[in-house]
Amino acid sequence: MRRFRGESLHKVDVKGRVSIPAQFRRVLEEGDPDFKSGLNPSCVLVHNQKSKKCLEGYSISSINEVDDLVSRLPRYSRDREILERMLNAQSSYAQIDDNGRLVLSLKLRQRIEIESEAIFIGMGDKFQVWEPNAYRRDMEQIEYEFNLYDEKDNPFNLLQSKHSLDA
Amino acid sequence: MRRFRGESLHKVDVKGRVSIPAQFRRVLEEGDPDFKSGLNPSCVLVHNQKSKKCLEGYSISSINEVDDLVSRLPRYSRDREILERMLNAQSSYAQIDDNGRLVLSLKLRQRIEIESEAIFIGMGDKFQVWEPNAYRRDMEQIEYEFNLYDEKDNPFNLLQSKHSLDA
DNA sequence: AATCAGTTCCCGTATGAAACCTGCTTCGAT
DNA sequence: ATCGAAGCAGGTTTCATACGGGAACTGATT
Repeated sequence: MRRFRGESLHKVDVKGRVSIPAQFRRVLEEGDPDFKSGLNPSCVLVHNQKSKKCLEGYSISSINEVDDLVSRLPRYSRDREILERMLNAQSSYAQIDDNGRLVLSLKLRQRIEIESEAIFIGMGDKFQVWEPNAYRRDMEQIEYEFNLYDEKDNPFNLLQSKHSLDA
Repeated sequence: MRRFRGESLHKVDVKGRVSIPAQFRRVLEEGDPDFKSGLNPSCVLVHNQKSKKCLEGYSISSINEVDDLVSRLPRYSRDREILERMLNAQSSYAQIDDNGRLVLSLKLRQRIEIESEAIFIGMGDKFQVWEPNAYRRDMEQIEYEFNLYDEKDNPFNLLQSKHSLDA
């Protein structure tokens, strides 16, 4: 399965329409079971927490994986209620139009404080949408945090295959 | 199967009529085995506990799943009696009219203290109906609770595929 | 039979979103 | 450097939906 990769800057017009990076479309098409050549794929936009100033976009197959995990929790449990609120209530389907664009509603634009530009960030099985300056700041924060780790205790060290863990 | 997603605010008129979000109708149609194009799907409204100031709406297939789970409990057991009371007694069928609206009876409106507006909340396989301010308060509570979790003990950590749990 | 409350059906209308169309820019191949 | 295709962006039109008003129907009561 193809993955979302790279960063890409696009204009947002007065109606909130914005082009999805062309490479991302290919990933969305692959991940939409209902997609047929000639039609347009859809995706799901999640705007989790107010504190997080970005949207997260999922392909259909990718959000289904998440939903299936939630469905395994007991119905009516508090954990499940919280997750449904975070993932289902705070989200929406988005149809991609014939020109490869999606519409960010006014509400969504205000949420992430976007005016006339948006930057798309590939994150593997999902992508993020940021206001460009907010993204730059977030990336600086990430780099700062990363540099605080020492050699021994570093996220990269979590990248051990199961094989090498057993050894 | 499509899922209920997003939040949507609608007017409630003096007769108690309120539009169901257009996207929710598609989910109800998919979930109603008796639905045929041109007709209107129905749904089930549950008003569980007095303390919970919202209604929960299910598609037919979705409420069937819940009923099946209840049916697995021993007949005449106390647990089953309680659940039947919660889920069956405190609920009603609701027909959607030609304009995609349903009627909230006066009793239901009083129960959730709705006056002239209602907000619909997608919760995956069901949806909720709240008085808008009550919902805002509930959502603040959810976010507050969510922020109390630390990094290690967080509902999102329950979303691990079986594979990685085994490792 | 007459009244009344509650409900369903059938409209008209306004708003906002989706579809359509059309240029401009970028990029890759020749 | 030139050409063609694809990506991007913008404006206009069309249509679906939300929402309210009013007429017709129900059936319960006196």
